[in-house]
Amino acid sequence: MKISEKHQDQHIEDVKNIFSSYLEKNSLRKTPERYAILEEIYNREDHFDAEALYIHMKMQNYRVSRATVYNTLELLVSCDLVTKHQFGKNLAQYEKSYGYKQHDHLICVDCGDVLEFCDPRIQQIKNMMGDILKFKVTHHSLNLYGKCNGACDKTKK
Amino acid sequence: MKISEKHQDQHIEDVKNIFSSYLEKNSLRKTPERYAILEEIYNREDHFDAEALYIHMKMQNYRVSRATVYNTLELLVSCDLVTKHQFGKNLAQYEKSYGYKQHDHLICVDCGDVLEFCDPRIQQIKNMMGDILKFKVTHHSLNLYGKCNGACDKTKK
DNA sequence: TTGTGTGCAAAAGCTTTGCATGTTG
DNA sequence: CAACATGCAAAGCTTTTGCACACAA
Repeated sequence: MKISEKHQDQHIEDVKNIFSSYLEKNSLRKTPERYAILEEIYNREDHFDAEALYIHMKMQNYRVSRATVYNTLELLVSCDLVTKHQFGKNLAQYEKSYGYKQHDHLICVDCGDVLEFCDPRIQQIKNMMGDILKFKVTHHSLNLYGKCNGACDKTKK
Repeated sequence: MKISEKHQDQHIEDVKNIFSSYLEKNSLRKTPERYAILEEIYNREDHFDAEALYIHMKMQNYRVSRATVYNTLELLVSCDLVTKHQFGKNLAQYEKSYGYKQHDHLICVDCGDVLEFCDPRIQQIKNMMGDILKFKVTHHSLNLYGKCNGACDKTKK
């Protein structure tokens, strides 16, 4: 086993432990479906939508329903293991978020490709606006939209 | 007539002229429905969704269909007279955008209230990230989510 | 054992589409 | 008058809900 795989294993164990604590603390049940969905998400790369996750689990012959997928995604968002996005379309996109540093997104309006970037100024804006407007800012969403000029990987619909 | 009303009138004339130019330039027809929807939007304050706009026009006994409302909203977004938002829900929100300075939004997750704010740093981030990632950034969406601690106007659903 | 979670299918909610009709250029 | 826009209703898509059954605690 390669070191990178050991890291991966440790990583997923951490995540499962966090999820277990969350479930216990909220008196929720530890069902195999919930852990299967968590594992499926952490085995995926990039962004995905609920239907894609559901289809992929079905294709592996895992017996799961859309209702459970949506329900579990909501739980995972609540305990910060998954982040939910709306990239301008009427379709929620999700991504795993444990162990990744905070980042925002740059979306190509032509091909739908999503790039990530970090900028410390966004944190400053959050703090300042929270103070000024008397809000307790818990999270944010910053999406930049533009054209990649053919630099994107592919041309999606 | 008060001066503020004159301003308002001038304002809506500007907006209609912009829309007319846009329609001409794109060989689109100047239908009464399109202008009625534009006027309705510029008479409204704050943010609204497509259904609310449709209902409000119906209540005034204006004969218009949802299809036309959606179609026209898209045209108005294309010529920058209207801005479309997704405040975390699966329901598009719109607002008039001519003559208003660029701003972003702070949304209360409890009551749904929306506040607006401006910060020049967001423009800097757009410019810098566009350069670094070789994107031509055309627009953006920055939403801060948090709790108003009862300072919001009302507690919406 | 008890009540929460699940699967399934139907329903709900927003948006788009097809088609016949009306109207702009 | 020809092409495009409209109204209406139906269809499409994503997400939620209701209900009977399964299973975690």
